[in-house]
Amino acid sequence: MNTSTGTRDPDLTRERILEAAHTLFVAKGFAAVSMREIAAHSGVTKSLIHHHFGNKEALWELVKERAFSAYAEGQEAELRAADVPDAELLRNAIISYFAFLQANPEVVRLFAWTHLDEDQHCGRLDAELVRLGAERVRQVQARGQLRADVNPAHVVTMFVNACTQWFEARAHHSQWPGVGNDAEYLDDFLKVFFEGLLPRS
Amino acid sequence: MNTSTGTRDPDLTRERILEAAHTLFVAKGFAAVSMREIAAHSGVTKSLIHHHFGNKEALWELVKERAFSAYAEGQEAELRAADVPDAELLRNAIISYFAFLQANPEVVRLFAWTHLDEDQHCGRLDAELVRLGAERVRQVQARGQLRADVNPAHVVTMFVNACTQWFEARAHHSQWPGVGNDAEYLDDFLKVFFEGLLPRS
DNA sequence: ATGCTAATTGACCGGTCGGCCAGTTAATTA
DNA sequence: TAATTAACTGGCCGACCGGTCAATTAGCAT
Repeated sequence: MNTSTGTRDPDLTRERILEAAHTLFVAKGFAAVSMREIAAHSGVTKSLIHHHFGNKEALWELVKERAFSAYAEGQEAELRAADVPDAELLRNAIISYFAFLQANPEVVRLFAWTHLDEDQHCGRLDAELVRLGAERVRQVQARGQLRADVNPAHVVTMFVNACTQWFEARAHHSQWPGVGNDAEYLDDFLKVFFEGLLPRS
Repeated sequence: MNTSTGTRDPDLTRERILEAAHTLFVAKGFAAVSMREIAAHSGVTKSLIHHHFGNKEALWELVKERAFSAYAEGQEAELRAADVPDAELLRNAIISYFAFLQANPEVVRLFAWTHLDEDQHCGRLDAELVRLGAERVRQVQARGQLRADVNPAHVVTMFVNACTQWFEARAHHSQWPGVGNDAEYLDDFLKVFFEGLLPRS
């Protein structure tokens, strides 16, 4: 059953199970997915999943951990790549983050599931990410290119929230009158975020 | 079993079932709650729930619909109460909305569940709410008290997103380094939202 | 070739699921 | 008061749940 050659490949098997579990868990949530479903979706026996991963809960934790660390690694790499931060770099970072969520809707859903789980573990993974981002913001503030009377961690939290919720709540506000598409929303957000809602005299 | 007097009161029974279902669904999600659980929690037989509401899915839909329309009605009343909008009123509306979510965490969780359900129906309920809010913003823009080059519907969406995600993702960013409490976050958000992140020369 | 280990299978377990149904009991109506 | 209706109960159904286990099978070292 394993490969076309009929040979065994436990690593590939584990990978296939994890992939199927990831897809199903992200789509329907932990409680709504059965081990039989994951087994069928990955072309493997249910017993084999237990053999490799123990139980359903452990599999879900592993799926979350892998997805989160992949996300965190990717973002951290991008964050460290750009040096000498200024306001324009922050703008680009936001655009890049928005584009990432747009291209990876399963990450957005995973966020939502772990929020509802009140998962403590996954939150710790992006703490380092936020620390890094806030440090960059602080540098730009020190140069006088951003106002210094706002908490740098809040600056990061704000734009992360604005981007995340935009995609999480898409089912709702896609029906709201007057709300534009992704690009238009991002555009308006950047305007307001950097320049404010009040007119500049 | 019904009341202490032993008399029957189908309306009260329905109410008790709905209340128990609401509590459990909001806390654990549709799939993780069993009809037996709801029955036990509301002091009623499982069969009686089926008698009054048909099946589990219909009960969940009813719970969502009731909660959403209660939310929408309350918000709409508050929105219509205040007249002659200006920038200060928008600020107060945001503060009020933030306080509402802070005081009603079950509403926040309900939002999250319906987003993951990709529920189309509940999204329509707050469409009217957004239309109303955007109309107010447009009026303030027309008076020159808010910059006119941003979509009014986006203004509403932005602060709703900022507030909602703050509470939805609390489990995560409560562990983020440097992030303050509710009041501090709201304060910084209002600063940036109205005045922008760039220094005013 | 011969063990040894691990991957893999299918059958099976006790338990729970949502839903149904025949019956009983309490209010309402004629 | 008799008949009707609706609220309410307990028991049952087939399906499915997560998990276990003994038995096979394949790769690998000796």
